[in-house]
Amino acid sequence: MRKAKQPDLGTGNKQDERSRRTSSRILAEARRLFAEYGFAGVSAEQIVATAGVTRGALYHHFDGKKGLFRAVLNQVQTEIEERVKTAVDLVQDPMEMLIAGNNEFLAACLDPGLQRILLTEGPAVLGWEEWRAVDEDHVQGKYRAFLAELMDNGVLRPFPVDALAHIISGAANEAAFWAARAEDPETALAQAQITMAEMIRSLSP
Amino acid sequence: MRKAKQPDLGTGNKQDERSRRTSSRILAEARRLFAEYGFAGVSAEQIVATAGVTRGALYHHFDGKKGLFRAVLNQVQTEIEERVKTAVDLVQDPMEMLIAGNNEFLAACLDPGLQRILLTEGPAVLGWEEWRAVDEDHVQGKYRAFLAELMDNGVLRPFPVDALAHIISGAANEAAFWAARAEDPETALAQAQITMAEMIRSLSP
DNA sequence: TTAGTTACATACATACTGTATGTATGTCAA
DNA sequence: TTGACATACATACAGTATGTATGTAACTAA
Repeated sequence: MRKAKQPDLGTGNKQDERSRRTSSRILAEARRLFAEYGFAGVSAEQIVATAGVTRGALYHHFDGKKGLFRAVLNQVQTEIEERVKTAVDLVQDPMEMLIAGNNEFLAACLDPGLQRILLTEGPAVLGWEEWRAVDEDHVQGKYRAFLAELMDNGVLRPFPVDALAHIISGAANEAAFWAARAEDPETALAQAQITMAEMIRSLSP
Repeated sequence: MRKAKQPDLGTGNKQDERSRRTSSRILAEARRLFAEYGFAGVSAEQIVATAGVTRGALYHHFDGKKGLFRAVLNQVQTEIEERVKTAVDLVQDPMEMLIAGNNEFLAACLDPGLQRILLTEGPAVLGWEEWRAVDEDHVQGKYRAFLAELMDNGVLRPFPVDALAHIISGAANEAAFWAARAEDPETALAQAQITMAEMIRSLSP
């Protein structure tokens, strides 16, 4: 596994260039294959083969197959984090920010591959605790803080903030699963968004 | 795998007796070990060894390791179904039935082992679709029908019933995860129950 | 009593993971 | 510029897992 003393970024270094290309190609193929076949459904060999290298490269850059999955999950989470952040920043009203963020999350999770990596395989491969910890670093942490703020400001009635945060995010996760499998995902998505929005609004004082 | 023409139940038959004992011991050990280590964390060999047989018996009675997991999941689901049913039958008011069922489900899922099998491993091992199908047969199906009835009777405002069913059950699933890991699971459970109850009540017209 | 079935055990082929080791290439200081 | 060291992989190997094919003893039914 890579354990460089220097961050090895940005330098025109020839080895670093090669490193980044190789590891990002492995990461990209892993994401594709995990999304389609799941963690247990692809072998490390398949991943590196499509990336044009051998398993030696995988073990050099990542902490085994599981470490590779972790990296993929982090990439997915980062993308979602940015999408949600962008959507939230477009509105001003606090309650509407909550709803906009939720809507965007649901829309992002309509992609079955992303959904599988993030919601289905994630908890099983890493264990719920570690999965939640990753989520906490990306969206859940800020989300919880925002909920607390809204309660302080009287935008939401007082609730146990941890409980409420998990309840809402769990609702969104499952709604995303359902919508993605529905006959008409776009319509289902809209229904999920509207229903959740109404539920969230009904939490105001 | 067992494919008896006759249901092979109840008869004082000596072979059936042996069969049932063996398969139920395998099932019991599988449940214990899956609950503690997860599907990928135990080998079929470990399971049958603690059950005092060999893998031959497993493949005779179940459709491989995955089939064994399916059987375990069905057992767990059946137990939950009964618990929820019992709790719901204790109350009369429709809205309170909904809440009592939800409360009981949350309480049942406080057990980390049950939770792991049902909520973490289930979707990953069987895939979300098959997992949902199993759930549908046990609780989700009746739950959805009940929700629809409540809407017809004006106990709940009109919502897209599929969306709402998934939203609520997803919320409950994640709330159960959280409560089970909380410093004080009993307190967390109570908070989850109260919060969800308030959310559900706020869906009335 | 014997023919057939059931309930397993055993043996084997295959696949996957992780680790240890080899090697070519790149880097850097004297 | 050269030689020592580091990096980025590839290769080889050992251990473990799964599924399947086949063997066998016990049981059942005609």
